[in-house]
Amino acid sequence: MIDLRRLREDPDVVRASQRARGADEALVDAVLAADERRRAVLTEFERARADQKALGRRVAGVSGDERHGLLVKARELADEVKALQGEVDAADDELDRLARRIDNVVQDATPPGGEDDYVVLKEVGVRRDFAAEGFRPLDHLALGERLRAIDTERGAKVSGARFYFLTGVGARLELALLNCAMDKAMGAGFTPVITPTLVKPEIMAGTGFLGAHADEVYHLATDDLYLVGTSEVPLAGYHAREVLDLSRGPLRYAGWSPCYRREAGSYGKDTRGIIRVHQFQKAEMFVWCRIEDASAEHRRLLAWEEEMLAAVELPYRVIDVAAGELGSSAARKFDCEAWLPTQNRWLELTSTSNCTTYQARRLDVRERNPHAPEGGNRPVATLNGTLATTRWIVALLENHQLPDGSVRVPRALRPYLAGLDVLEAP
RNA sequence: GGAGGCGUCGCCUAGUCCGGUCUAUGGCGCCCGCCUGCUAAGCGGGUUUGGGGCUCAACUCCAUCGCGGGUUCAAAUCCCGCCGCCUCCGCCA
Repeated sequence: MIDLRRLREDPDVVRASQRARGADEALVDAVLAADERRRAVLTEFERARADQKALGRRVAGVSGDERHGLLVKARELADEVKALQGEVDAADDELDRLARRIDNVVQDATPPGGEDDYVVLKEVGVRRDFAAEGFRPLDHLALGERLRAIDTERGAKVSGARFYFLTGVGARLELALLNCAMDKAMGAGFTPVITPTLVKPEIMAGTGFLGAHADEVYHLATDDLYLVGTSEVPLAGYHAREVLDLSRGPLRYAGWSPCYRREAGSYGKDTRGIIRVHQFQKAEMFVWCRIEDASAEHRRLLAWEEEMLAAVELPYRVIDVAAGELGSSAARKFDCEAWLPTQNRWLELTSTSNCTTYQARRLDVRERNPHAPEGGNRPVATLNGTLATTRWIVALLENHQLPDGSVRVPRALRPYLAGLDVLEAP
């Protein structure tokens, strides 16, 4: 849902944003026209309704012939009101339908363009030179199978392609990673949350996941519930239709949940191993804050992600994602990508988005406007960022492998593995 | 799964049977003011939310009694559907 007031005041900014995203610019004018029409119809309706109420009060006070005459008039007025009501409803629906199609307005600094137009902000850590070390690195699945940690064959047998079992040290490693992430978040003041993973349509729509990427989402038709692709969804819905108190700073939550993705349209991509799967686990940061704090908070989320990557000793880079690749909710997005030695490429491990007021507006989450003490509420901003996921196991195994196929455990994870410092085949 | 009860403007509450000065009562809390060495008490006023008009103030208009339909000139009130909460019974973790 676009900010209509902002759109009325400054349609050019929205047009520019649509252009940067490669989205439909004409939609802006369609929304403005629908807005104007709704306003006109609403004024008409309100006038007729006021007349009707006044007449109703007169009817109540009289009897006999006078009452009879008034009733005839009242009946006519009622028909008019009913007709206008219908027009108002239609105009509302039209405006809503159009306004929801406009994506969030991108921040000025966002690079324009598509998938390849990202800007690399920095690169951190040292990529290992396996040639110099004198051995050929195995990929994560080969390592995982050797360690009896990852079983994609049985995953396919039980559930199909892109499913897997994590067993033994694989299961332990995932738990260690997520527990470590949750502890880090709690240390930073986040409230840990375990969320529902089935949500109502209105919540899914409110977070913007039923737009362009609707076919990425699992839907349970019998119950009309959606399986979430990230705990961002239930966490965003958590405060739906509430007025928040942000006077003592942002509300910060760390969600832990399974995530479900259909991966439609990615046939043949990342088919080996557990890089791209239908189900995985994720620890996710989610923040509610004031509009003017959102950009600074976005940088903080990025910093916490980087801390986590540093803790597990992975070489990574940070990219500023281009406008055309932003989700419909995001005004700005930074991804952290870890180095994947066997594929000689970068792999996305975290993603943090500043959604400004886009989600809050759709979910009706507000705060008392601190700049208008006389009253009035205003929408808040939402942000999210990844702390750890199952996919991190891919980067951990590959980057920390030893010549004999065992894997060194980064120091920060050892307390979560009962002190284990090397993962070895059983 | 079965039976019953409940849902009113922050919280509590009157109103619903029997439709119309309900343009929603009262209390608590909160805000402003008065009074007062200070505090408390007392007194007066304000206090749902969203949207519109206006000289952006006062004021005023529309919607809003869990949500959505219906009946009616008129719905918090009558009818239907849904949602949520509570109690009891049954079944099962």
